[in-house]
Amino acid sequence: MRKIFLFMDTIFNKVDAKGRVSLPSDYRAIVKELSTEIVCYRSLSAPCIEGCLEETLDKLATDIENATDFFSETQDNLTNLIFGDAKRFTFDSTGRIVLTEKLLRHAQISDTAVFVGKGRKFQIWNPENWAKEEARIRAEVMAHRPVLKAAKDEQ
Amino acid sequence: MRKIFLFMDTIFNKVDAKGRVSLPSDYRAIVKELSTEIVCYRSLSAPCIEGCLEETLDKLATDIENATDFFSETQDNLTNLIFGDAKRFTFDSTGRIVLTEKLLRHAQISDTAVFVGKGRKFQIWNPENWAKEEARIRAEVMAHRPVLKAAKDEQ
DNA sequence: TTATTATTTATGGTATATCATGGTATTTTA
DNA sequence: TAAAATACCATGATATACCATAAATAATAA
Repeated sequence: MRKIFLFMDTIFNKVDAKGRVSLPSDYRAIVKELSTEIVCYRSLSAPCIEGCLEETLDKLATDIENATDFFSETQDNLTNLIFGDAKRFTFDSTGRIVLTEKLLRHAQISDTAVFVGKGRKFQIWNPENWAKEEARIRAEVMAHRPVLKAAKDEQ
Repeated sequence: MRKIFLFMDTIFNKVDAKGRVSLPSDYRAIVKELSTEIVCYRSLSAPCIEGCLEETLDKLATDIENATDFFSETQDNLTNLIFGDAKRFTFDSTGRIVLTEKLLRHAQISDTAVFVGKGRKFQIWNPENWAKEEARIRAEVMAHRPVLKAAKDEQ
C-alpha cells in the first residue's frame, strides 16, 4: 500500500447544473490506490467544502470510541456535527462526483469549483472567495514570519 | 469484507401510519455488507431514537465483561437500560423498518423522521427537534473552539 | 528544439438503475 | 377468526452509470 498520500495543488473545474464536478485526477489516483472513498462536509470555519479520505474519518471515529465510553456525552456533540454533515462521494467512470445543494450553497459555488490541496485534506472553494482567502492567508503568514522563525529556532 | 463502516449524513424520510420508514440506502448497504442487523433504543440523553449495528452492542457487552475495573454500578445500570430497551430491526425487500410506538413517542416523531449519522451510531429525530438540537450543538462547539481544534489535531 | 501523434482528462448529454413511498396480499398470533 | 404484523408489488422521481466529444497533457519522431 502507498505510504504517502497528499492532496496538493489548486485546480479549477466546472460544475454543471446537476452539481457534477471532476475530481482532480491526482486525487482520484489516491482514492483508487488506497481503495477508499472521498468524504465531504461543510467546513466549520470557512465558507468552503472540506474533503478527506473515508479512512481519515474512520480513524476519528475509532479515536472517539477509544477515548470515551459508550454513553459519554463529551464527544457526542462533535460526532453529530461531523458525521451528520459528512457524506460519502464516489466518482463514476469519468471521474466525477455530484456535490449536494447543501454543500454548494455553503461554499457559494455555482459554475466553477476550486480544489485546494491541504495535505491530508482538501477544500473546495468558490473562485472569488478563494482569491480573497489566499490573499488573506498570505498576508497573515507574512506578518507572523518572525514568530514562525523563532518557533523553529527553539527546537 | 468492508474495511470501513460509518453512519453519515442527514436524511429526511417519511413515516407512514404503520410506523414504516425507509432506512437510508447507505445504512442498508452497511448492514448488508456486514451481514448483521440494526438495533434501536431510546436515547438516554435526548428525545431521539438511537441506532447501531448489532455487533456494536455485542462489542459493548464484551467490553463490560472484560473491563472489571470499570464495572461501576452506574455503568451496570446503564447497560440494563440499553439492553432492556434495545430491539432488533430488520428491513423488508423495499428497505423499510417498522418503528415501534414506544420509540416514536420518545422521539416525538409523527410523519417525518430525520436520520443523523454519528459514525458508529446514528440517531433518528423529529425534524423540529433536530433543527433546534443542531443549532444548539453548533453554538456550543463554536464556544469551545480550542477543544475542537485539539481534538481535530489528534487525528 | 519543434511538429506530430498518442493518451489521458474534462465535460455535455442520455439511458439505466436505484430509491422512497403508497398500496395490497399474505402470514402470523392472540 | 379477527386483528395485527410482515412480506411483496407498483410507480414516479431521483440519482447513477455510461457514451461521445473536446480539450489538454504527455510522448515520440523529425
